[in-house]
Amino acid sequence: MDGKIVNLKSKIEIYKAMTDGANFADCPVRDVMQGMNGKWSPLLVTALAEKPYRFGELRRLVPDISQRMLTQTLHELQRDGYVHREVFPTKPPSVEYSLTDLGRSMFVPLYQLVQWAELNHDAVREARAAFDAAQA
Amino acid sequence: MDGKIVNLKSKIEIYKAMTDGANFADCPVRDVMQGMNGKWSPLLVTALAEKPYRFGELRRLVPDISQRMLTQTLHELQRDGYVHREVFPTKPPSVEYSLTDLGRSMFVPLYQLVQWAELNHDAVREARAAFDAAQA
DNA sequence: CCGTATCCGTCATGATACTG
DNA sequence: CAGTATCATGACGGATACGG
Repeated sequence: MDGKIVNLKSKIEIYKAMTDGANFADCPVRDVMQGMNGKWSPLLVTALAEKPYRFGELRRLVPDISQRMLTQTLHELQRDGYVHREVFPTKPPSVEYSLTDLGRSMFVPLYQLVQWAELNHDAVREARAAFDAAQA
Repeated sequence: MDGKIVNLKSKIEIYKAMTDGANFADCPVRDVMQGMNGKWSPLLVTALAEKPYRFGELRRLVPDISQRMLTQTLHELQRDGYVHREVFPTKPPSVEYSLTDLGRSMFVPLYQLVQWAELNHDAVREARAAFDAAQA
């Protein structure tokens, strides 16, 4: 299915990484994962990976996001250090959003996952159809 | 920050992949992405990437998941074709969950993302602290 | 143009109790 | 052991209106 093999040791290591922390509940890895997990975050990061965009441009680029969620998601991405926000004192003011180095770094594995989804969404949809058919 | 470079053309291509579909709202790529995006899905897939587990074993392995969410998340992962569920007719019955080929394939890029989170969660937490400090 | 504030409905999640 | 059913709640997300 895929040529790459992840050896057993790595798998155990990475599972442990998702369960470390003061207590199980606040594992830093899962905490950080949540920040790139929202409904709009992956899409906006992917858009900004191409080039910087202004607020209104993003709004037009992603027509089915509400202004509220665009503001909020960009704010969260900025807080996590993935996105840089720069205000230009024009009249009326314009605001440009761009990926930081950290954001570009995070986009590398995110990109891999999106690419997997693009290549395999047919298989997933078929699996869903088969599963739903078996229920009936 | 990271040696790997994703060229511009690929970025544009992959953004388009996230916006294709009959209409913008039901893009198959984002649809599939949602299925691996939940609060518990990445953790369970990572656990099962190590080896198959029974229901009760997963429950003990992930102490802060409720029985309801464990059932539901495994059900969704099974429906999407990532997880295989096998019932053994013992008394009382035992049920084993394991990754399918599709699930193992999906774990490859997921693993990359988790690994990134492990390596960079300090940077993210520092970014959050700096952002929150700047607010005050 | 770029937000913020408010209201409100829906969905995700958890606690608890019960079953084959 | 491996679930299902039911209920409660808080987070998420959209629509609308207003402000700098």
